[in-house]
Amino acid sequence: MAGVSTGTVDRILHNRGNVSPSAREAVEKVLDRVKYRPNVHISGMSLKRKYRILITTPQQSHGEYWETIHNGIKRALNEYENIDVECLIHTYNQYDIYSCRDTFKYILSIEADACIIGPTFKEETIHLAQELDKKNIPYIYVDSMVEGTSPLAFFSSDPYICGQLMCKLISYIIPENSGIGILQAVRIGDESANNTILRKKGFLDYHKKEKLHNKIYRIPFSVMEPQKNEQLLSEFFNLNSSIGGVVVLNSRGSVIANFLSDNKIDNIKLVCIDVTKQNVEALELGYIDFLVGQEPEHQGYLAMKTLIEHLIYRNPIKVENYVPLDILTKETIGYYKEFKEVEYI
Amino acid sequence: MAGVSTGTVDRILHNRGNVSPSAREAVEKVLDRVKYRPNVHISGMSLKRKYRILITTPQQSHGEYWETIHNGIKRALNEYENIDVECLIHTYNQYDIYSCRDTFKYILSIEADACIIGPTFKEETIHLAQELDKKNIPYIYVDSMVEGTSPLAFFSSDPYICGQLMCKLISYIIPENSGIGILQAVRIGDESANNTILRKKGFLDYHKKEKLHNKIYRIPFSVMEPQKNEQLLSEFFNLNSSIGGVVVLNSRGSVIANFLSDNKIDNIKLVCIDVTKQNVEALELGYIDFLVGQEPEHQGYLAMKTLIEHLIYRNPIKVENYVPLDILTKETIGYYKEFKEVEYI
DNA sequence: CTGTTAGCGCATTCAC
DNA sequence: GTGAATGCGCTAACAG
Repeated sequence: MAGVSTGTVDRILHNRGNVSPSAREAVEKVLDRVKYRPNVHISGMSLKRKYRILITTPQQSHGEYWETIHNGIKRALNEYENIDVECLIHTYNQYDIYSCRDTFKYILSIEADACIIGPTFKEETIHLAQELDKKNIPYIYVDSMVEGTSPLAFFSSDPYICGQLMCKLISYIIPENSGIGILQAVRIGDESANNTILRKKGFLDYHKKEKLHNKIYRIPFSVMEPQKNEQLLSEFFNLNSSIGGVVVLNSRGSVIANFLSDNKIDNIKLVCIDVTKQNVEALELGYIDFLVGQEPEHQGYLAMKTLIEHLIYRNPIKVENYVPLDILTKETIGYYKEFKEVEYI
Repeated sequence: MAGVSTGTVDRILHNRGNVSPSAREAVEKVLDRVKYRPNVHISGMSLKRKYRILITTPQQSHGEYWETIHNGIKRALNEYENIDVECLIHTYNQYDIYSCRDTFKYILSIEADACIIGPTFKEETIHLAQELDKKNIPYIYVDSMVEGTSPLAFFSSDPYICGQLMCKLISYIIPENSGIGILQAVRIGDESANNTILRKKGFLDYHKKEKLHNKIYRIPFSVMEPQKNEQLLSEFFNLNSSIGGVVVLNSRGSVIANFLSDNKIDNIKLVCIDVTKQNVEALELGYIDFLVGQEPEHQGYLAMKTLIEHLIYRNPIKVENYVPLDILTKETIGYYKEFKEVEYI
């Protein structure tokens, strides 16, 4: 249409240079006249280039948060089956800072076109990011943003709003004057779990802004020594009988749910986060009243999809990407689950 | 790999016959050994066949429910840009049964490969379905199922569960002994609005099952003569001062929200359905407390996607497809909206 | 700086 | 019944 050959058009489309201004102009005019949009799938078919993408996140265990993120990544890979991308997955133990350091060190020894990071330990992640910057390897975060680094993009829900929401939900369902217990386990030697901190801030700010009367109690809890929790929780609930509801700011809500059910406590409402297998069970059985979801599948899917399209077409990327927060109840969880399973396989 | 030519393989893949049993066997063996999966996009590229799909729904107005369904349909079409499908869209006035009859009659005069139906009037839809059956044109419903017909599939949320959910939500946020107003406008001469009826049933069943104490009032409302509503609502709320919350079972929740705000009534909670532009505004301003969403975009997308894949590969379809019910609040609606817009364009 | 050509996975056409 | 040839939109390698 512009009177030039396919080769020239291709050079223009991919900014490969060696094109005369006149040819370029003619082609570009036609291009936007016909609103040309390249077809990723067919383009991928004839693409010789291979991409190598590093993925590093906490270890995935069955039915848990990180597994779901990886499922989303796989779905995107599946959708772009024509593009030749090699994925190197290296996970670390999110409760062991040494494991994280080792994994990140190894990551840095590999040549790659891009990296998807699921952050946990803040300092380690910043260091990883800086080294990747030096090597000119772009990176994308899933689950949370790490301040002080410059990712291509991040995909997460908004933890501050999440905290506000959880406060709103618990305050809706408990008596006006009862106390609220909040559980926010922090890892040892872990400056991060940043999301949890921001959720707590959102929670407290909402509580203040709305002038709620509920007294707030911090629930003692140990991630490192789970066998102590039964004891800790018993003491806590015995001591504070005015507690009407509990908000769990990390994904371990089912631990509290199980404690309540084991001890036949049924006058305490529960608002939790993350659609893990165990939380879903507790929700279905009525021990959890509201479960907030962060769409981890979607996060993983979008991260990989965005990355692939960026690598191929170098199109600009929006840096901040907040996925919606889902509010789930006993009634709606069934369709939510079924749906994700059907669609995402 | 099976020692035959591409032509033969193609005949086997598409069941075109003219294949010797020996060749078929050899090929099929290889096929499942390598787990062969056809690539829809590339297949579409070389496909000469054109598909014609009829779409008939209530008229779409800006920011409303049906527009969103159509957006989802467009997104699927967009994703399958390689497949040559011609869409004929014929909408009808959902408040005018004659308009519906005319449109359906016209639909039946067209030859097509399939039809997507957004039902409103029950008898008319049943008649349409029967005629399509005679012509061997498969059809899919979006928004709701029409009993007594045999669609290829339907995509909707579960209206009964939706009603239960709305009852749960309103009862959470109002005082235990206050009354609940429910609004369920029924069209004149309209046996359907089936979803609304089922929602009401869900609502009442939940109310009974949970032994809730709130007295239930039916709010008078007219779809046909909206100018009367101001008056009707005034009388209603003056007469029934114990009302603590209102549930709107159709998408017109913003009408009540506007009434409450205009009349400076701020002690009545509101639970509504459908993420329309006006409902979103009312939610953001705090007049609506919970908004339930039916993922209409997703319904439309899945309907078209499923249909395309079925037409091309004749793969079996699941008939019942319930999309999740979304619970939205002032806090979460922002990301929900933004997200849908970003992703679906 | 430019045009030609082969080939990606697939469906179709036609001659054997 | 079968295989060879052509073309879909696109990229890459190469010859000018």
